[in-house]
Amino acid sequence: MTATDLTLTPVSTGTDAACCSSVTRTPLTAEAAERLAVLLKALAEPMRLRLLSLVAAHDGDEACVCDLTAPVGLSQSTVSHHLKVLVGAGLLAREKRGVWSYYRLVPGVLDTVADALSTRTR
Amino acid sequence: MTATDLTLTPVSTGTDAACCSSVTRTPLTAEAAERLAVLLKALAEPMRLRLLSLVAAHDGDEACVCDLTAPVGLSQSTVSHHLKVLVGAGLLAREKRGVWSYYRLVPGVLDTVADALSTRTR
DNA sequence: CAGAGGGATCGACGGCTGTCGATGCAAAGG
DNA sequence: CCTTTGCATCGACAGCCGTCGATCCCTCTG
Repeated sequence: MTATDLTLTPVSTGTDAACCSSVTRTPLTAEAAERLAVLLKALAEPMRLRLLSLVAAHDGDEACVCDLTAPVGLSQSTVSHHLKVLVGAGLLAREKRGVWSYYRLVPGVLDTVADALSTRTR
Repeated sequence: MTATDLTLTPVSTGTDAACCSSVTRTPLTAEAAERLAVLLKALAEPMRLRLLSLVAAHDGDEACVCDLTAPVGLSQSTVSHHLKVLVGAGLLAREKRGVWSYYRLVPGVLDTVADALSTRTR
């Protein structure tokens, strides 16, 4: 465990809509702010946004590390690290098949974050 | 200018919906990812989320620093710093009236971020 | 079984950032 | 004009984080 790891507090149930209350509806509690910030911290990194985007847009809605290294121009270890952060936040899911690790979006989590930020009533 | 400042690249037109393209629709360009990450970095901090939330929920939709210090339990200088980051990102607007600085949400920016993250078609 | 290849982990390093107390500054008020 | 008061800024410091090369692990293949 090196110093480069984020606090890997996995969002227990990725699709749990109760995870993040609305920012603008009512003042956030310290705990609610902490939970939402865990997700936002994972997202607040250009390379991680691009990786997330690449995974979402890839054929079959999944991608392995070897698909992602070249497009973002980072070393394999750095890509692996970013993916670990995204998995730890509950945004991506990893499935190992043979030698390859396939990553895919966890359904609903991005929308949960979007709903927490939106000022519109859904 | 100390090292504690984020890159204060103000989002030129706060309500410009063209600022942030969808993360999941198509692979983000490096530039688009950078722009969105500026906003997300400003948001990805529990105390800043709470400050944003307090401002949004305050009477008259605006608040001064003195209204915010006690609720979050931070020093005045730290609150001032966080507000500066939020203003720099284009999420809050500052208006000085007399001795007080009043902060309010910039309309539309949070929704722009929400739309960029959402996987739903609006 | 030995080798190859994909990927996770490690250790290191430089830069960033959240926090504070102290200080500066400008607008009211006596 | 001096004091108070609300805020911004400064300087410092500790902890966090993105990046890399090197290494290790595991799975498939010959």
